[in-house]
Amino acid sequence: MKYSRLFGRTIKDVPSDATIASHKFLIQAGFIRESVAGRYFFLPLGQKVMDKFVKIVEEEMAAIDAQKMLIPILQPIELWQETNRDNSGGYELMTVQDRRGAMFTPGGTGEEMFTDVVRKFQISYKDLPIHIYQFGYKFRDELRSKGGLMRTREFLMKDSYIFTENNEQFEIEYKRIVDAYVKIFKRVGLDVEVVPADNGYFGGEYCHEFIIESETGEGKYFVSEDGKYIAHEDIALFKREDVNPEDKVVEFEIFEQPDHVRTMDDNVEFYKLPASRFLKNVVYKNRITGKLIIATIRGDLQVNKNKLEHVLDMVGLLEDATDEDLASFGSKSGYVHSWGYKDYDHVMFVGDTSLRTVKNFIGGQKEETTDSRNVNYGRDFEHEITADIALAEDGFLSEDGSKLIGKKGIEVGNTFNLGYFYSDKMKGARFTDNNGKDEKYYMGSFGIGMARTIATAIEVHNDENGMIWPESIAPYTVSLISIAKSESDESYIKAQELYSSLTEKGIEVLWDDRIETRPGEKFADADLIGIPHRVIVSSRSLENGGFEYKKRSESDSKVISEAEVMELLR
RNA sequence: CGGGGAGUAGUUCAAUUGGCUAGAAUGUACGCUUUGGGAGCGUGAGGUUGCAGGUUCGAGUCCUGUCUCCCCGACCA
Repeated sequence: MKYSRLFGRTIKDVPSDATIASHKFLIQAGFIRESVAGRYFFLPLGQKVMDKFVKIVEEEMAAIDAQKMLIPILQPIELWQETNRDNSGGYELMTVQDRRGAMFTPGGTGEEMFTDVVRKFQISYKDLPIHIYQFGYKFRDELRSKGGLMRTREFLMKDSYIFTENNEQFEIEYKRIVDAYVKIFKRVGLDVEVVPADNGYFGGEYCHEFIIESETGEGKYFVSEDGKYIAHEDIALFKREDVNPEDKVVEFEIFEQPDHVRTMDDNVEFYKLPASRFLKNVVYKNRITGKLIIATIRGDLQVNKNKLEHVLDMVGLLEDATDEDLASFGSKSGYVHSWGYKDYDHVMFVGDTSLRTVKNFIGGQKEETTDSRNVNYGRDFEHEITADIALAEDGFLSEDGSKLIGKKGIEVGNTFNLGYFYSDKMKGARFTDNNGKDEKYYMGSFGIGMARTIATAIEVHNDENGMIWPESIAPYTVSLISIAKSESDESYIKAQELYSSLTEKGIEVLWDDRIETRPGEKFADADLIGIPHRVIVSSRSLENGGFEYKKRSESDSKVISEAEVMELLR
């Protein structure tokens, strides 16, 4: 490709809202351009990268016997009603209606569609496992897109679905796919961590997120110091140690408390005791049923809403309670009790297991000027549900006692063990087993965010001058720069010859053939675009015996012959 | 959806208490000069100041409404 003919040039000024490296450089170098918020054009250079990444994914998918296909973009809403996902927390689901009144969703994900296509066939156990996938545009009605390609409202995803006989067969397939994913990311220069995570409204048994550690990441996860435990923040387990095992359990009492003691900080300050000695209540509301949930937890811990939702089987349904909600059972912010409210059917309690680690809590029944102390869980109050509903934090201990280290990362892919979630709900999602009986599929779904992965590769591989593409997904292999005054200059002709012979060999070259552009600008552009190999042809290089060669990632250059160039890039 | 900020040339930004023909840089077109790290000079094109009302002799500037975008949070394969 001659740079002079390329659509999508580099620009000097980049929109000031581009804060992260990948966003800034991809725009500046002419790989992408924003259409409206969260929707991007892929320009020719960006598309080249995408094409190469797609090819890598295809290769690795083929290697594990996955078959590529394509589903319609608009999915009938009836399918989503079948699995009850049309309103189960699928906040980002968009809908469109055609002239006949039929409702569709531009697919945010494809479980229903893929299950639907499979049930259109007579499937025998001999046909299993089935692994089918697509590269499909995903539409998510994100309230807020951000970070360039990191979080967009529509994006290309590789999504896979497997249909297996049973859990045993599933596990074998699952492992093959996890291994393939690790390989895929490795091939684009990314070391991925496979992190157990929350399966949200996808349902099913367990899932993993594929995370690249990065400061720009949105996802938080924990790794134990001994390296034996790793988990996403949403589900991370930790050890709750006894806070005051030496203390004697004493009698419950209600006592006067100055009314300036309101918050947890006030408590710590006033009583000169650690936050862990106090009771904390956090109130949530089920946004469908209106049920209010009071989560009771040790004062030093935070409630993990994801865990709570799973405990209550209200995935995606909880939101913060409002002042009106608190008033509905005669309470107010800062004065929610840890027990009682028996007259209110719409109120329920859930306790964290940490409640058992403290003797003689303070709190739990705060009125304007009184509170209670020496409160003991199990003696003075006890909830119907006691479960792990707490958020892990940096420095907490894993269950086997190793310190947890919090890390930030970018989620580039995920794998879900869906179990029978979809085959239970979708009528006819059955195969015939070896006894001739109908059986449900044991399913899984697997995704890779294509554009996000590309952006992540840049987050990991860049310097102050621009991007540094891994060779596997670089838009071109070689950046050829000719420094010439006219097309009849020797340097221009030599560049032309080299361009032809490299191209003939199938090596992709981006030749900066511009005559009127000064060398400095060409170098700056080449750095920005980040093609891994650079060859310069100029009168100076020719005097020195050939072509000046340099890697994008290195600062030293050397002059080599055409034969050596061909050898290096072969 | 809550809090904050911003909409002026392709882009980045100016425009004083409401006051002259809305400016500059950069980019772009043309000409000259120049050719190893975003050079220099000159000439030109490029604007319904997001949109709709209102106040005023006069509105980019003040008021009302509305739309869009950005940041923080909430939400979130």
